[in-house]
Order: sequence, then structure tokens, then C-alpha cells
Amino acid sequence: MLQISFIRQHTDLVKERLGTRYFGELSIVDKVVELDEQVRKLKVETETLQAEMNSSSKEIGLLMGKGERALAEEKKQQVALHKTYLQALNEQLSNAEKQLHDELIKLPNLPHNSVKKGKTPEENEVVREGGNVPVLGAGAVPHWDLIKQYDLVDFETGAKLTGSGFPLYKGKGAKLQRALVQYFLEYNTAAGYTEYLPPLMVNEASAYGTGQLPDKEGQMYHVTTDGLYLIPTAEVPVTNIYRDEIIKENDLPVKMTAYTPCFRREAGSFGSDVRGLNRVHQFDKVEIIQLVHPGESYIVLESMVAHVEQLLKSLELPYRVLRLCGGDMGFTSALTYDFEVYSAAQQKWLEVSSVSNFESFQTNRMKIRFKDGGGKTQLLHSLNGSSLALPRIVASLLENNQTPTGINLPGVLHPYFGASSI
RNA sequence: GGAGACUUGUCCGAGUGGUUGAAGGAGCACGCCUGGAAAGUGUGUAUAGGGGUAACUCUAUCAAGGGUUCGAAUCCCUUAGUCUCCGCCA
Repeated sequence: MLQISFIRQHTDLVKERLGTRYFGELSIVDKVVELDEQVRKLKVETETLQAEMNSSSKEIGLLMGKGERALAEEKKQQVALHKTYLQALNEQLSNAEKQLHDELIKLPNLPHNSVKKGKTPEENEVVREGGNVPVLGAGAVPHWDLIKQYDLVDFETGAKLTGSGFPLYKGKGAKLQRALVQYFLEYNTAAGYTEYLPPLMVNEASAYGTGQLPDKEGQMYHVTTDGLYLIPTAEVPVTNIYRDEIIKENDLPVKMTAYTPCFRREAGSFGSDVRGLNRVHQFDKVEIIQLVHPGESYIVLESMVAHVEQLLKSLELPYRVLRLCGGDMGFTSALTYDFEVYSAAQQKWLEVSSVSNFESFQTNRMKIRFKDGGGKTQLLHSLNGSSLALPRIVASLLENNQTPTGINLPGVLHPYFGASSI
């Protein structure tokens, strides 16, 4: 959520920045400014009246103490009159506040100055590429065929147990998941991230904190009986660890990593996008999250990008780094880099990581703050990135490394997988 | 799932209707003392929001939400959480 004081002071800048995402409802900004003015006016009125009543109540207390009951009674009636008026005012105020809040949460984050104006993924900028695209032999097949051939994932039985898009990993396929998770976590903790294993369901407040609610409600599985949501990413529970906390400046930066299954409804997806492991409802992912001093968040963003890039390099996969244009960025992000790996048999780039700086958009909702040198509390900046999402990594590992005699795994995985090939 | 006890500031802890945003202590910060430190001692030490150039001031917050009252940390209701006992259970 954007800070109202910022919008108040930089209304035009806010509109201009939102323009880079082609945000269609700039009138909301004006509405917000107007509502804010209303709220503040009502606040002054309400609080003045409240102050009057408070001091009257104190006087009544004193009069009672002195035994001047008659005077006290008189005063009481006066205050009682004010009370009705105050109730009406309060109602107006809370209405206005609610309206303001409802409008405010419709505004997405302001893209960073460097973010290019753009509407579609085609307008994303390829920052750099790495790794080598392998030349596959004549009989090369996509990963869904390899999965069948080596009996790694049983999609049909997964569909029987739950529904389509819920893979049942099996044998070496299951073990490869475990090996990847283990490797990714070790890699992250070696870089100073603290490992967490969070709950896989969150309450409404948490889902709201990171921005899934109210915006992406339809994307989450909702356990209505208990009012809980299955997490779409570890970002939700892990970032919320520090909700409503003031962190000591000495404890910064906070670096956290977590492996969790992720659950996404992915309503509206179809076609080759959802074939095999390309897009599923439940998948495994290791996430990195940082809470940092606002002055450092862009340096940290670059370091997180480098961290993920190094990890992809170690897997010996062909990859590219994209800098998203305004229109393709998530609602809560100020600047996002996407990582894609090349899946050689499908001849397709697959997104495997998204590293973003949210600046104070999430921390403002969650009230995650620190005390600066001058003793002032300020919002921190939050960042996160996948390191990495497993299914598409697996797809590309399988496709790119297939040989007539088996699938060769990159060296870094050998100790975790317990073998050098499938 | 049933019964009971509880939830106060960074922490411990007092407070059962009236100058209580909240005693006391610990911690922390700054100062004095000291050759330096410890001890001692003095002062300060919540958050959010509003008004004001500023000094400052007002409002809200004692788990959350609602109610009673002129007035609530204190009384009532609802919800959440913690603990104890019983039940069930990997």
C-alpha cells in the first residue's frame, strides 16, 4: 500500500509513475487525495469534540469528589448531548476512512524510475544471457515424455488423487525434488540466509500483508471452514514473521529463506503452457526474503539477482535475466527481474525466478519498521526472490541433459542426488 | 472436543470505575562520579494519527472487536492466543 502522506505531497509524480504500468484508473489518485482531505477535516472536528468531553468528564469526577452532586448532574447532561453528535461524527469519520482505505489498496506500487513504460511481456528487456543452449540429438523429446520414459512423475494418478495439476512424484523423480530443495537451501544458508519452515496455511491478515488479498483472492486456495488460505508462495508466511514489529537497526538486514510447497489455482491457464511441469497447482519452491534499510534496497536487489544467477550457473542451465517493463510487473513490486531457463526440447523460455524490490509497499501494510539513528521509526524495504521454483528447473534439466542412455545431472547435484545421472 | 486460569509498555510486574499513558523494578541511552571500569547517582526512555513555522498540543491504543457509563486497564458480551487438567491422536 502506498503511503498516503507521499501521495498527498507528490500527487503528480504518483500519476506519472503509475502511467509506466498503464494503470488505467488514475482518477483513483485524485479520489484518494480528496478523501484524505475529508478524513483529516473530520478528524479535527471529532478530536476537538472528544477533547472537550474528556475534560468535562474529568470535571465531573472532581465535582463528585467534592460532593457537589447537583453541579455534576448538570454537567453530565451537557456531555450527554455532545455524545449523540459525536457518535454521528464518528460514523462519518469511519466511513470516510474506510472509503479512503478501499481506494488506496486499489493502487499498485510505483515502478522505480528506471522501469521502462510498457504493456506486455514482449516489452521486457533482456539484461543478459548465460549458459549454453545444448544441441540436442535427433531423438530428443520434451520433458513430459522423459518423465514417462523414466517413470519420474505420475500425472494421471495425481489427477486421480486430487485433480489435474497435482503431480505425484515417484522414485528418482521424488528424490530429485528432495535433492534440489536440499541443494538450494544449503546454497542460501551459506550466503547468510536463516532457514525457516513455515506454516503452509495463513490467515487473512497475513495474506493481506503481502498483497495477496484483496487483489489475488481468486488465485489462492481458500479453506473456508477455518478462514485460512493455502500459501501461494513462502513469501507470505515468511515476510509476515515481522508483521507489526520494530526491528533494531543493528539486526539489519534480515535475511530469510524457506522451502515450501506452493499452491496456486492458476485459473484461466490453458494450452501448452500447462503441459507437463510447465504450470501446476502445487509445486515446490525455495524462496529468499530480505528486510533492509530503505537506503540499501536497490543494492540488495542487485545482490539477490547475482545470488540467483550464480545458482543457475551452478546448475549449468542456459538462462536469461529480464528486467520487467511497468505493465508486466506485479501489483506490489517497484522493480522486478525475472529469470528464465531455456527448455531445449520445447524450445521455450520458462520463468523460474522473479526477484523484486517492494520498497515500502508491503512493509506499510504490515508495519514492519526500524528505528533510525535519530530515534525515528521508519518503514523498512522488503525484497524477495525465488531460488528457485522446482518444476521448470526439472523440465529444463531433463530436456537439456537427455542422452540416448540417460539424463546427466550437473555436478553440484551429485552429492544430494546420490548419483550422477537418471 | 470438554473444564478452568490467564493476556498490561522492550522485559518483569502493580493496578477492579474518576487528573493512570499507566506505580515499582530491570534493560537501554545520555550525564555525573572514576586513572579506567564496576558499583553508586541524576535525567530520559511506547506506537499511530491530527493541528501548529516552532515551543507545543490534541486524539486513540493496557490481546482484538463491540457494549454499559458523563467517565473503563478496571464492569458486560464476542473472538483470538497462552497455560493447566481431561479426552483424542501422529
